[in-house]
Amino acid sequence: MQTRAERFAVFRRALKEKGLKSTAQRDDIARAFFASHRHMSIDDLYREVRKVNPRVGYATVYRTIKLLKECELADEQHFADGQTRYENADREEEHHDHVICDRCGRIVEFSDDSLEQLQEEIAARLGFVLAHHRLELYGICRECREGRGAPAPTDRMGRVRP
Amino acid sequence: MQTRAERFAVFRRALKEKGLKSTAQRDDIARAFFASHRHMSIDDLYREVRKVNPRVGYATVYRTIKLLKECELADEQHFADGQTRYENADREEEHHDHVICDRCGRIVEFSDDSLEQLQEEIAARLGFVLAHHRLELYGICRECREGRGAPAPTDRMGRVRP
DNA sequence: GTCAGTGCAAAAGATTTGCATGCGA
DNA sequence: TCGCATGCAAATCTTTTGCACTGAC
Repeated sequence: MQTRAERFAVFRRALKEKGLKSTAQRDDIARAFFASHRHMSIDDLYREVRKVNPRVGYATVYRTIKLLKECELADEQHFADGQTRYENADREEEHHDHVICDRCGRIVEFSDDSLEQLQEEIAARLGFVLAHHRLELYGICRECREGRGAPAPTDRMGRVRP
Repeated sequence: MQTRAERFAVFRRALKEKGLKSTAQRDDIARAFFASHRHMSIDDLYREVRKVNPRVGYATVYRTIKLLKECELADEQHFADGQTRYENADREEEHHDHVICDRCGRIVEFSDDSLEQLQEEIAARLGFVLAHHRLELYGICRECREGRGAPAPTDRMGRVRP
């Protein structure tokens, strides 16, 4: 498990290797991203960064998250609601998948070796060599079933925000 | 396996039940959708329908695909490239998942009972009652590995179109 | 000093919506 | 006839881009 500081160092090093510059904006955005809860939308990240540095533009957030993706420090996720979200990637950490509550939007991560293995087998049977995959399970979480689920936070479109 | 005619009948019936009208546009869009190869984008569908009925607007395609989703005749898919696509849903047909070739964009469908069962177990362990799920495997298909893969068709954005 | 990086605004792409008109029941 | 459905255009949202200016190296 990488620490925030380690990730930040990876980012700085990657910039240097690519001949790109370190700037206050990039640093602030990367730091906000590394410090974040998982599964942030661009808008979440923009708001977080603005708290620290109100001089950051929306475009720079997009440009920087693209850099973070290239450095494999951010993973882009397209969940069923169509919203694009990003999460901290960690090369040392095991791959994981998501279970998402249809009612409250809660996202729980899990990983399961026999599942991974089964997927490899299925792909091989179809003639594919697997590079990566995405699995999302959708259902109702225990809290919601028992009627004590917190009301789901929604964005201006009324969509659930995890 | 439902035939096109059966799906069309389901659609007609659903409209009637909801107190909605059958119109030439809705019929043409539904027919084009049912007749289609799988995984159409809105734009694909729009172009198909225009071949038959050039008097159909983009908005109506969006409005009608939304109806088809409500009738569970269309499934919305958000693949990793971010493009929204729709496929024919069939309640009588087994649920299936996708393997997607990273190189040529080919999409192969499969279904596997032990996989489904394993997912149920994992979800239950986490306190979820599963409603549905999405699994996409990404890798390189045999044809591409052996260097005889067809060049992938791409849209105006340069994205692979399955 | 140079040139990549930035903010802003504008553009571009995807989807939705308001409204006057059309047409199915 | 009465409303729902439609086409169009305009509005919204998301993401990208052009450009003049700023700041890292």
